[in-house]
Amino acid sequence: MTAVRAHASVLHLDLDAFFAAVEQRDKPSLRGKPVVVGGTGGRGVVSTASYEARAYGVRSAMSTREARARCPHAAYLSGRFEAYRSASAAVMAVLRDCSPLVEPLSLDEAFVDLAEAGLPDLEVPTVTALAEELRARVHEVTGGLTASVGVASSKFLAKIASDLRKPDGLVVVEPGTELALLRPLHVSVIPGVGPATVERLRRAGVHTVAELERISQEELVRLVGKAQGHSLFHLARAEDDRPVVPDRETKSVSVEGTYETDLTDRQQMSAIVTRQAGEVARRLKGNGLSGRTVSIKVRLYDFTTLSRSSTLPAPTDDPATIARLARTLLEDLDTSGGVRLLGVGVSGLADWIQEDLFAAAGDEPAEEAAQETPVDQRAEPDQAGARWRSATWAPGMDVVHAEHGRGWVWGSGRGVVTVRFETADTPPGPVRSFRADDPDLERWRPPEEEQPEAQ
DNA sequence: TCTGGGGTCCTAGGACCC
DNA sequence: TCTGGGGTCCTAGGACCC
Repeated sequence: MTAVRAHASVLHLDLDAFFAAVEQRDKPSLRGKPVVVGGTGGRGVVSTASYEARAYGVRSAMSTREARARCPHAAYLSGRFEAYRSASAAVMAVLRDCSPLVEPLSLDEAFVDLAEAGLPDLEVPTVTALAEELRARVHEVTGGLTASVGVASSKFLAKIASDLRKPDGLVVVEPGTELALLRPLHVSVIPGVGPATVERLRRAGVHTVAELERISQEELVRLVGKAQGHSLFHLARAEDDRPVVPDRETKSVSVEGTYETDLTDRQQMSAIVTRQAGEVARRLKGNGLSGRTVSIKVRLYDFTTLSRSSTLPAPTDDPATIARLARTLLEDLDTSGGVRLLGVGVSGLADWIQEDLFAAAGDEPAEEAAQETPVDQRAEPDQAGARWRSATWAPGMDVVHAEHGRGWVWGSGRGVVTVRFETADTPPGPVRSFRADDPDLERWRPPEEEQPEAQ
């Protein structure tokens, strides 16, 4: 389970000071000068500092305030993500040209499985030549960006190797030399070992990987927990057989914002959360996703961070549904004292809703689905989301407009929209289905005016 | 005016079911 | 009357990554 490949066939590529480098590429006057990309406001932090700025002690995640104190003459830029995305796409294309197994970790980092690259062999000279060629091609297609690359027999070692000769460097770890490379290094080089873990290990007298290797698995689990304990036990021995996985699925979509001054106005908070919910919904739809769990995040004036979530019976990508639930969750929190950050997210993502809907989108789509598996979800009156949970749901159905008049209107998410009017004390009205782009959908109204008032 | 934004993964407790 | 497990789902919080 923890075997290591016999060859150095995992490549990790990391673009150097990526955001800052793109800025220097596009604006020649910035070349050779300190450049800091990140939040430029009073509560901003540094995202990327160019190597010229790093010489002044500016680092990622440092507050921009502190960066300005250390390097007042740097150029402070808020970032142009379209340019970064485009440069990143060009780099990933180069990597995919080399091997079908490319796993991007972020805009500026990826693993490549060289075992699928069609090389004549995987000996060190061969993979070294390929790595140099990749670095040259990245430089070419990005108009001059440099990348640092590590090649080794596992993801773990490849990632560590790419860090060893930054910037613009290449390290190929000869199979069999992994432990010799690893043992003298500080435990903080291990991905997943952050400040909290470093401190726990330090108290146990562990600073280097060599010292980590002397701790028993039971002791490690006691120190840092089950999952991380087992992981560290193996990584300290350079044991890592994790595969390179392309196309990892998105698990959540969220939007958050930190405000220059703390928010105290509940109505303003409500408006912000509503806007954020709309943005989350837009991005869900844009990616063909929907999710069941809506979460909010609230960071108070003193930096304590609260989260609340609520899970719907069926996935949604509807802005009104997400917004209403988010506002309900917010209502239950004490925000007196001020709020510095608000956020909205959706998780429990389901791409299967598409197939379900289209499978059910034949002749009598949602009606059939509703009859098959009606679920009466009567929630406690004060429970988050109770207002639209307290009606009849069928899996795969979504709210398109809720609380229209005295009842509810139901609809399905992607491609086909199903609408029906019902109230707590009347039977459901007729079900009608529209294609999402059908203009008749917008014109559809609940038949409440035509119906006699039912009791 | 210390401390961004977008994510992933893990833990722990309670509800609920068998 | 007291005493059981395990598995899954949900929620809240925290560590970590780039």
